[in-house]
Amino acid sequence: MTDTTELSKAYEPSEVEARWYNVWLERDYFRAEATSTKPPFCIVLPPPNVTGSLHIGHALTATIQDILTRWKRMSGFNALWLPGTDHAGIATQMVVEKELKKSEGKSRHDLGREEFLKRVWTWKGKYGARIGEQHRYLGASLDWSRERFTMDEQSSAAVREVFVRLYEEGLMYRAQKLINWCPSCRTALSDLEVEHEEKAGTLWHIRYPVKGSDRSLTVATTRPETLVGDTAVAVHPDDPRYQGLVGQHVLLPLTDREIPIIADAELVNMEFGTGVVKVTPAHDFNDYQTGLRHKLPMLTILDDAARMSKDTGKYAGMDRFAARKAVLEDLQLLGLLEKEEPHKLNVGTCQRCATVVEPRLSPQWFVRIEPLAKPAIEAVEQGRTKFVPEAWTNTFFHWMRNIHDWCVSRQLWWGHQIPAYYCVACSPRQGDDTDLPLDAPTVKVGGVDFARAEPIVARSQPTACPKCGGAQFVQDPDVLDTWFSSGLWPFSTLGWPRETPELKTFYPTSVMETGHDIIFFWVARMMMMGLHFMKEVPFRTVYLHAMVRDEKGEKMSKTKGNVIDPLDVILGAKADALAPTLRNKFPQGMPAFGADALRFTLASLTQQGRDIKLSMDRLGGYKAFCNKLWNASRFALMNMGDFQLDDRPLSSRSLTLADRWILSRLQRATEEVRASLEVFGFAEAASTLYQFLWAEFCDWYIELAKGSLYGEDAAAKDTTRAVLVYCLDRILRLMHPFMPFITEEIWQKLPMTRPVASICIAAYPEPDAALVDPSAEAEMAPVVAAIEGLRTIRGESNLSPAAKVKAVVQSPDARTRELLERWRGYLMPLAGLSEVQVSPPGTKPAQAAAFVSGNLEIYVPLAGLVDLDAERERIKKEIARAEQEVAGVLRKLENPNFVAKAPPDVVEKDKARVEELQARKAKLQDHLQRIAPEPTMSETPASAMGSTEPITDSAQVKVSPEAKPAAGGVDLGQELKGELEAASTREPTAAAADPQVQEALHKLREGTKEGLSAADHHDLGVAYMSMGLVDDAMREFDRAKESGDAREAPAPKKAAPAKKKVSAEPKPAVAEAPAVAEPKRAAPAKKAAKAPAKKAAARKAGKPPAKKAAAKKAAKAPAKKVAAKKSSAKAPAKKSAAKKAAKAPAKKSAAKKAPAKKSAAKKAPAKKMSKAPAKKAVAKKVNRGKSPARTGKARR
RNA sequence: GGGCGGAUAGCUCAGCGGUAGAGCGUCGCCCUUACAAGGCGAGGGUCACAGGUUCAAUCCCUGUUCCGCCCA
Repeated sequence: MTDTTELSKAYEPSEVEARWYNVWLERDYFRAEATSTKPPFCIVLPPPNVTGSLHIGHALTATIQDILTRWKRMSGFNALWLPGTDHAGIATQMVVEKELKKSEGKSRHDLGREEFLKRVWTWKGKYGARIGEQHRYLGASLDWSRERFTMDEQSSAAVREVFVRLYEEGLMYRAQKLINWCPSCRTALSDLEVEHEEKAGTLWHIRYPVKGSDRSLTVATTRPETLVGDTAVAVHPDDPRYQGLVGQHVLLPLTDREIPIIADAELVNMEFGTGVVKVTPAHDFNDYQTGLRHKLPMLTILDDAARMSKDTGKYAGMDRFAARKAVLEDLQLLGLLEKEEPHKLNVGTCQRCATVVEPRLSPQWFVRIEPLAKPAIEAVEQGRTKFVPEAWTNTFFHWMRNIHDWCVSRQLWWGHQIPAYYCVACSPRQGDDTDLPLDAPTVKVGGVDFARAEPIVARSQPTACPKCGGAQFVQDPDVLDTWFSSGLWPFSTLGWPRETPELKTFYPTSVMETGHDIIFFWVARMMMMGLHFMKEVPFRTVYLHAMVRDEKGEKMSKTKGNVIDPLDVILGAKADALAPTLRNKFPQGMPAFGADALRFTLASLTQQGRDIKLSMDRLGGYKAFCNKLWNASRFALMNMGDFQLDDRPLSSRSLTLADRWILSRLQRATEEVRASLEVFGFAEAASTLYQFLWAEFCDWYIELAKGSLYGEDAAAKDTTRAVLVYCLDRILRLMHPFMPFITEEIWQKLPMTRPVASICIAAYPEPDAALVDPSAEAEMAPVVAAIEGLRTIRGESNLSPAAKVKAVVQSPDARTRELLERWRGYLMPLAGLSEVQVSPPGTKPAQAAAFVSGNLEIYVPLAGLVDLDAERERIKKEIARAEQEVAGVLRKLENPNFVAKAPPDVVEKDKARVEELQARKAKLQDHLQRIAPEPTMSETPASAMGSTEPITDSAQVKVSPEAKPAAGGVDLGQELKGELEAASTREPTAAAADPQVQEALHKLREGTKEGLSAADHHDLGVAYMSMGLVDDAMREFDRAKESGDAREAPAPKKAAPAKKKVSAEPKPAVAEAPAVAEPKRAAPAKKAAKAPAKKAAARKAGKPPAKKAAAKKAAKAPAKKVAAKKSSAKAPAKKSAAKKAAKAPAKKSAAKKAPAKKSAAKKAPAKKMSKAPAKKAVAKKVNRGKSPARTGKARR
């Protein structure tokens, strides 16, 4: 296809995304085969509420599942992602009822069951397609030919079959038990559908007179209105207060009943309240159990709407809360209300409508759960199903091991009606004396008393009553819990109970992917049902994703106004259509980010074990990423000419270094992405892709490719084109599962032959070992390092990119020089050079900016271009950083334990690091001196900062190294002093001048202190002290003494302030810093000298110097910039400030300041590059990190 | 009351024994003919607190404090 039509300049997601989905559908790419030679891969979509609309959580679900499905499909699997929707019993019924009320002012009872259900089906027909459409916007590659609904005929058949079989097996039973009841929804709820929350309530103390005695028992209760339903009061059998009362009776206030006093150790907590508990078995779960234990009568005093029943006398018909008030008033009048006190209590509320749930005694259907739970537990124990993240395994176990029988009947109309039938002829009838209200849904049907009638459970309505032969039946009016049918989803959707090829091919499914909030509701139940009916787990892996919250971590909800609608994100939205918090963020309306950006964002934020805070900023960043991909492709296509990629292997072309390098990097990226996907590492995979495309492919390869593309060499041009197309093809395929639309759009335009018509079914890239090219990656390193060095110089000198400069690059390494020479064609355009001279170290340009790293020295003559003062400042900073780091590393090396116990390679690395840093520092100092301003000052300005002589020509130095720094600058280097080498080369100070000290330091640098004499230790102590390293110094003095050197420890050199001063004036050094009596006081941090710090230091250091921690801390604070900044910024009196100042651990600050980049540099360039996670900036950093040459680069 | 997460740069998040990272935001220089949704450079961190283990702790252990969730 030479149809390389130009791409528009900016990526327009809406335009591109609108086009592809239908094409894919038409070509049936998402259709899975019932049987196939390919390995199966199957995910069933957690069915969303059929009349709902997708929220951002669904978008996450869809994104993850689509990534998995597309990836597997591209990897040669027979991939089935099966869509469906859920009838969502209560939710849907409520929505339709509400609508009915609104539009016609009618209740469902006005319509009757049949008519109402018709309305619900109409509603479903009207809105049921919405979910599907929304999934299409997201690009979800669902097999729509297999779409299912939990109430379609097949699913209903499965539900009936399961119900009947469970009944036949004795696992389904009907019983009158205390269940959770929502008085508003007027239905039973399962334990899971009740949400518990702590509320402020009241504990009332009520006196119950003891019969035949003056005595009374005071019960403490939070629910006085249920008093009229009490059938006992209970005390603890061991409670001395109530000995002898058990077996007697109390007179139940407000009634004429007498109820027994019972002893129950389980119910009663002696410590709580008065130790006397009223027992209302029909209205409290604990009391219910107590009632069973003691065979107490169970009086129901509330109806299905939680109104007081007919038997409650004057309270009859009152709402439970009104009744509470009335009862309390009456008790008050009788003088039986002793007191009330505030009390926190847990209240159960209806998950759906938030009404306070009422325990209610009623006939319901239950699933005997234990026999089902056991195999599910075992399956997970045996690893037949695995949870990802693994942490959910225990949650699963805990719940499964404490599970109760599942109440599955609901007093609703919308749902699977229970396949139980009652003979009209012989079933007991509802009497007139029922206490149930007339409009109770369970009562009205046929007049049969379902509470007492005997059910006939059957797959279809029976023809004759086995008892009386009657032929008229009514079906149980109740419907099943919605989760009952969802529990069958993994096999009911595949055709069960029929034995279908689908079932054979795809069961067990591969992955169950869903939010962790429904692990019990759904996952656990699918496990139980699947194992029971299919004899095998329903899925091999359960991947549970986190909840999506808003940017602030708040749950999204309409009332909070922070809901983010995925379609708004994809398509954009006018401001007035947005939720309030979003409107604030996008006053002009939300731009269309596109599905690809949304998907990539969600994938990138998906982290195990943490909620997702959806950041609009990151969303914007990933939209930019789409644009980047678009424009990189656009660039390539614009430069293709008539080129068409053929089948020749790339290696048959003469590849340039850049070609070999990017091809190698691509293989590694490919490998990493694949590895991440294998372990559900979506964020990691996304990061690798982001990184590779932006930081490596765009920032380096495309830039390097311009040389040949814009050149005259036709063959070279075509080679570059081939590599560009090859890379893009693979990048696009790697990315396709994440960003299906944009990848398809671009892929179609690549000038190459496509083995298949769509990227959807193209092969997922595999790494090509032949293209992995470590030597190319190594060769690129110095080139990259040099370019970056030059860019640093340019950037810090504020040189316009237009200004071409001349550069001198020196390296002692012949190979490096050769590479730079050979690839100067890369160097010059990318670094903006007019000329470059590569040579071994030698004469340096005079007025130049410098960049120094491990084996590279780069100079850019700046005279006339910029103010050299700035360059000097910069170099000083670099030196200071090097010094800081060296101090830190040396401290480590100086510890014999470290040297002895740490792995040799670690020690070696540190030693090498010290050498390198010192060499670097020397070069920088050398350079600094070279660009010194005309010697207007009497002191040598050149060495101002670092205070050390340039190593290279230290012999000739005649000036005091303690010379003052550039005007006004804080002499960091000097302050630091935590640098032994500096001490050793410094102009004689009290300590450092001593040859013995020199010797000791020398040994130190060698990484060992073995053989140090007592005097050595002492000298070392002096040296440390002169540098402000008090704790180190004190330790050395201690050692000296231990070894017999009787000399007293000298006072520490005056701390910080002195230093600062030193730096401000050309003072001949450090030596005579006034002694301070207590070493610990001398917190070296310059700020520490200030009042607050002092205080802190004193506090900390108040202990003997031997105290390791204190001493160490104080000593460490090598007057870091940080310390200074921090403490000065804070109120002096502030404790924290003091603390900080006192601490300012050299370690930390050193680490911080030091070569952040270095670490990167150290690593193999390849590695670094491949790793760096996120974005474009990434690119920048990454590059940096990778270049080995960069190793020595100053930390910035 | 029990359990599980989390606490790292201004914000959203990686990392998790050996020199602290990204994106966005910030600052500086650039409209360099793929991309200003961009390029180059820079600044920014007591890795919640306190102990402990270790040669070495952001990382492992213990405790504390906050935040979130689940279960009872």
